[in-house]
Amino acid sequence: MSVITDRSTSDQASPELEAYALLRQINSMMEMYNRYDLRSEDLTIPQFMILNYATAEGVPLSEISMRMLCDNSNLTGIVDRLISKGFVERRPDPQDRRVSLICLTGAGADKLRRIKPRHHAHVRRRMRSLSQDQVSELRNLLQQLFQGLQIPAVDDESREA
Amino acid sequence: MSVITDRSTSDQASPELEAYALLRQINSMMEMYNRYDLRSEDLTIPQFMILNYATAEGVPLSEISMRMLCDNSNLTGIVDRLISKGFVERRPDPQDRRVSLICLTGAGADKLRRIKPRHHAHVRRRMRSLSQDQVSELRNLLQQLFQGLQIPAVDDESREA
DNA sequence: GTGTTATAGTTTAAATATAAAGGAATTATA
DNA sequence: TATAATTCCTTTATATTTAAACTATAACAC
Repeated sequence: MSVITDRSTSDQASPELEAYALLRQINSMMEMYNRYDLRSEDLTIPQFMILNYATAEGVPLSEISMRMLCDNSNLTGIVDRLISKGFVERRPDPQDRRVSLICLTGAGADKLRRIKPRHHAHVRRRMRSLSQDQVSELRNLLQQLFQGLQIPAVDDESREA
Repeated sequence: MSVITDRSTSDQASPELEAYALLRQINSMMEMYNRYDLRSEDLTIPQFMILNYATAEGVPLSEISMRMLCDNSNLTGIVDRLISKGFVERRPDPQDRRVSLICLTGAGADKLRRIKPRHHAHVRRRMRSLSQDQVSELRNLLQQLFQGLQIPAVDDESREA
């Protein structure tokens, strides 16, 4: 292998790296659009996500953080801001006094009812460059990739260290 | 359409939304792994990204921020930290005195040489749940989606407001 | 029961991201 | 050339993220 092709080998050019680079870029662009959409509603992306996971009956904070793939400590401040805006409440769980339940208020439910359908329509519209079949195919591939990521594949680690 | 299916319609369940949710989750997982990998090298993800874009001759900060799909103001502090670690330098552009060139130092190049191949190997390994053909297919779909996102599709906006 | 361990949530400090404003230098235009 | 508009970068304030330490509660072992 020549010196010239060597560079491109170590640098980029594998389908895996290209796919991953694209995935990151798409995620960035979608976040930019989402942020812009939510801005007029005075909500940030993580605030909107918590609203989506909260229910009137209340959901444990750690359940939300698990679904959002983040740490509990992230959510404390975000929930504080949502409380100050009147969209959620904190209630202690009578079953387990360590747990605090995040409860969607009436105002929060109203807000969500207004924003969510539009958000979903936006997401669908922004993927219109793919046909229905292509979207399904993409979903299937991402599903498979996601499942494969669940098990960190501890083997082969030594081969590369 | 019944009330019961109505909920799932407005809530989730379209291939587009499922695909986007998976894309976000995959991105999160990959970031977690990348962060963990870089931790032992005392680098954060954005620091590593800047190192990858910097060259010995120097690259304008705004060129890096454009490629990273972020604002210039993000990079000021990150570059400061990379400078204090000795991996890059700021040099004024003689052609345009507004521009500050981000230059990779010898130490930065060494660091990169050591980390980058391993990082790429990790990314490839983490996508092993897909076959070579599937990876290529995924890359093509993401490529098409990414290109479609470039043009924000201003039309049809009114139809959903 | 007592000690150990695990879990739920918060707090803190450091790093990053966003939005807005500002300073310096360049470019466009009259 | 004088002025306006633009570009490049930094600074500021606020929000978020990460990692680590900490409190309170629960579960478990003996």
